[in-house]
Amino acid sequence: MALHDAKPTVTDLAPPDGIDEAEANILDAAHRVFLRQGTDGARMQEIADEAGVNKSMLHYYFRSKERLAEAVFMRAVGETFRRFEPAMQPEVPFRDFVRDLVAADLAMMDDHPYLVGYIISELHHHPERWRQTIALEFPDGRAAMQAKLDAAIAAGEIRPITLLEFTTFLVSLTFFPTIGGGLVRAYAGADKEEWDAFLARRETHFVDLCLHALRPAEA
Amino acid sequence: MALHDAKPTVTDLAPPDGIDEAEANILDAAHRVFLRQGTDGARMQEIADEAGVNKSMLHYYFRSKERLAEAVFMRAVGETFRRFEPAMQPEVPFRDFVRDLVAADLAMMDDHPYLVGYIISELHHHPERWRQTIALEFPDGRAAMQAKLDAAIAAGEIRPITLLEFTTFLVSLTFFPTIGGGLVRAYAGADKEEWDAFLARRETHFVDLCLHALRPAEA
DNA sequence: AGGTGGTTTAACCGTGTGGTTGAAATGGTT
DNA sequence: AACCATTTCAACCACACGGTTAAACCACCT
Repeated sequence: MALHDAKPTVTDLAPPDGIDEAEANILDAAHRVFLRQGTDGARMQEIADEAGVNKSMLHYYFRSKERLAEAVFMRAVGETFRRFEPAMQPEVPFRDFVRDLVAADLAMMDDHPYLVGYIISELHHHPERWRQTIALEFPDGRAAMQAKLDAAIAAGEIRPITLLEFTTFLVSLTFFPTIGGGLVRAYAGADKEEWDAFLARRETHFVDLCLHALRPAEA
Repeated sequence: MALHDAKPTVTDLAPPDGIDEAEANILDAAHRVFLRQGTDGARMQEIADEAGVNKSMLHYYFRSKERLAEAVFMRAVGETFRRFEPAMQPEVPFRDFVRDLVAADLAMMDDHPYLVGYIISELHHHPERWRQTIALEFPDGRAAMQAKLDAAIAAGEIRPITLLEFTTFLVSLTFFPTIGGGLVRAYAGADKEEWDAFLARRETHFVDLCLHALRPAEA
């Protein structure tokens, strides 16, 4: 098994044995190189080297650079979104929901600092991919998110806010500092010490800012 | 005049007459292509076509693709930062300061939707460029920003916050929705109508969120 | 007119690129 | 062993890429 088609999801759910470890190995290598160099900057030879195989293997398993790039993109998105699922459970209180969401984001960015930048950059050049991928990997995200929001608003925990506004707010505060951190850092002229202090505090700080911004007017 | 060196700032301040309009023309074309395709994705031939000149002209004026890319980057950063200056004037009250900053950001992104994405992407691969450029184009940004912040805190308008935290907060909320807007939009499953409404409201909404998040505890 | 120097061009070059090919291994099945 | 599909690989290809070159163009000056 393993000719360029079918393949239900990106990360094949537990292939029989060690089978297709070659394909997974290539995908891993491609993932690293594409994220590091960007899709255009990446070279097939470099991916092959990183995977420790002949360049022909890449074409054997993925047919073309474009398809390989697509596979990597889907996997990256999947990896990203899977981190949010736990926080989405209905029984989690809103405060914790926010805290978990932020924590998940920040943890992911510590693990894979290039991921979001890569996704956004890809998004820029292949807008159609995103809709497909998100529909496939995260079909009921909107409903879960909306439910949590409605509950919190009804309980008076936060003031009314659109799902779009809320999502944008949260995602901006957590995603941006990682991809644009260097930008802000230089802009504010922060030295290493100041920056490290900021990084260390950012989780509690973000949650605090978020809850402050959302708290009902009467408080 | 016009051999590959000197050239005090990026956008030469009013060259004598129509002189060096060729260089400016090339830079314009390069700007468009680089922002559209990304530095790696851009082709020298395409830039030449867009500028309506022979490919050799690019090398004649800018020597290499790398130098051309550098020139475009500096110009893009300069263009970005020049928008913030008016809001920085000391006499502007804090509320208006925030409003103006947000408004400037959003206006710029309407004019040049790819700009920030491009800058961040470049930043990713050439971290050193940014420090240089910012020191050159925006040397006293930190001081001005800090002064405004200190004044607002002293006046009790906002609760204490680090310059780094404040900058990150503001920049995240304004920059991110443009570069990651498509991401959030699909994530929240917003249709065109919902999205347009969000875009229309975002300026007042951002300012509101920002001031809410920063307002002193006693309120 | 003829020279001068900045500017513009077509033709060319070496190299690196994504992609192909055909054959050699590999391993399971009979 | 013989057979067959799958996997691996070295060698190769066409071409697009960034960059170079040498000649032509064109004001402008004397």
